[in-house]
Amino acid sequence: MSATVLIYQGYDDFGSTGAHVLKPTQTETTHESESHLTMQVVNHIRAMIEDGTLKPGEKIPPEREFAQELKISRASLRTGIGYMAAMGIMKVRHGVGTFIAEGPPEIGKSSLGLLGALHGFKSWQMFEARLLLEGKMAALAAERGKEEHFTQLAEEVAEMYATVDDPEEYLIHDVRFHRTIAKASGNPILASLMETITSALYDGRRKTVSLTRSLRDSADVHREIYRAIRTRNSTEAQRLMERHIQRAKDAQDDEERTVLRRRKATKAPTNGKIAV
Amino acid sequence: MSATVLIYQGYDDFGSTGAHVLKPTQTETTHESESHLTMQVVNHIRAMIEDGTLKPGEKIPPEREFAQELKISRASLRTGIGYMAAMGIMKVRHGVGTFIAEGPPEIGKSSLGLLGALHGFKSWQMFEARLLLEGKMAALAAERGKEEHFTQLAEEVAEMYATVDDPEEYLIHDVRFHRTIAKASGNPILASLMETITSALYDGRRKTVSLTRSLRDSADVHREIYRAIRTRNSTEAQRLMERHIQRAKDAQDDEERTVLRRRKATKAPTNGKIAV
DNA sequence: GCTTTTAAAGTGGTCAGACCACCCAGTCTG
DNA sequence: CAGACTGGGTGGTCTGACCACTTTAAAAGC
Repeated sequence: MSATVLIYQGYDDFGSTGAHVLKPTQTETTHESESHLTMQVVNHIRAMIEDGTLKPGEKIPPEREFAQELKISRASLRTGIGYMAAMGIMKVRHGVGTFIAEGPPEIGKSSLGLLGALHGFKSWQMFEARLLLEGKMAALAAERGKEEHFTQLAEEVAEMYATVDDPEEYLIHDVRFHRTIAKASGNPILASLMETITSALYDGRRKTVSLTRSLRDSADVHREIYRAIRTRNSTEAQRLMERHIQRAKDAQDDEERTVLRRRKATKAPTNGKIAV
Repeated sequence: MSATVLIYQGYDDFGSTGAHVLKPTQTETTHESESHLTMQVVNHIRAMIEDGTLKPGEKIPPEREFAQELKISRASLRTGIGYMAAMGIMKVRHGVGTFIAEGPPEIGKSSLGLLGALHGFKSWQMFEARLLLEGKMAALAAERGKEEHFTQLAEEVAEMYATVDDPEEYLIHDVRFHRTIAKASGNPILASLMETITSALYDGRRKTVSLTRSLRDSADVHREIYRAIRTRNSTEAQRLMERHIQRAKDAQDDEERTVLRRRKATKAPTNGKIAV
């Protein structure tokens, strides 16, 4: 918060007399609940990642082997793995293996959705957060973006124009466009936060895809954003991005109102699905 | 992203012949890996939260009972609980019980720390994110803050002045001050994101507490921020907050440089601890 | 009677080993 | 050669026992 330093009474040294062997109770982290063995697993894997033994996308040993190697039961190992999987650090694929996650890091996966249920997150709050994050990232991308990023952005814009008649396909490039900006911003943390929010936003079956009609307009907007970034006009990039998201929000609000109205009128629950 | 609507081919209907009741496999979420039963537990608890059966801070039934109730093994139940604990939704206390988390929601606990190890997050990136988030929240607090928030902010500032000689105690009020602003911003999502970042920042044993000398200055800064918010001067609040965090960053950078220099000079590893 | 000690009950943590479910690849069949 | 089949590897779940931590209440000591 302010100036500096001080320990945080870690779990590090115990007495520091020097010769106190490698007691069983070492490898701690943030601790906070979560039992001993779970953390042992987490830290072990963390260490393997940090020293390069394990890289994103790679597979960890089979549970039975790994458990034996760590001298713990398979059950405990699984607890630890589950912990990391919950945080999105690892991906478990039944019948295949367990892997270190790769791709855009997402903080806590559905975490936000659950937390939302607890603390009553509103849709507008998510948009407010997105507006802030993506706006800033657009500006940063304009300042720090590299040629390669510009190239990819241009490509995605082109693809968007090419798929204005295929909403499903269009969406893919839309998402990629935003992710590329995130990458170009040079701050993976902001990118992670964005990823977390957007995934929560589209959580639960309903995905925002676009009335076919407006896809061309949408592509135009993205093109403008691209140009601002390309010409390193950060304030303009931010302004356009913020406007873009604001409109997306308005569009969703409209949609929701429409659905509500229709539902109220026909009394057909629509089963939670909305035809495209 | 753009305009609207479309299903997200949920796991919902199987055949959609129409009369397919409320099959057991409804309540889905983001899915993505994580086995069937785990999600069953998660969704069950989620449902209990949403319909008010369970509120923050409350205790869930003992594992043995709860497992029987859900008709699954205790092991599976524990997997689900572990999952939610990893996301910070639940707190497990050995020998006591399992509870729904309360207090400032934090997205993925040490999640960021782990992700950082994977994607190489840098300290400056965290500060950049904080700068953005806290700056915006300060502005929002100025616009939306309520009398009660102002009162508490004033209180914390007073406490800060009162504890300029006790860094440990001071820090508590410092943190509370920032949390109060987050609350006053009226956007719990931004607050969560901030909580996540700051906790990752202070993660690993090292906690930023302040050279005793500068605590008074720090308190002054907080007082100014408080005044800006109190007078609903949002741009000023944001400016001050950003400057405040920028300085905190500079201070930490200095500190790190000092430590490095000292370490190189004396070759004393300092054990990872830094005296206050 | 009051404090201290001890015991027991309640709850999560770990373990072991068996068996189920899924994915994939290599093999057999037509 | 395409398709069905089968086996091995891997994660998913179950059972039931036992360990460790907390809290509370009874028992012992003063």
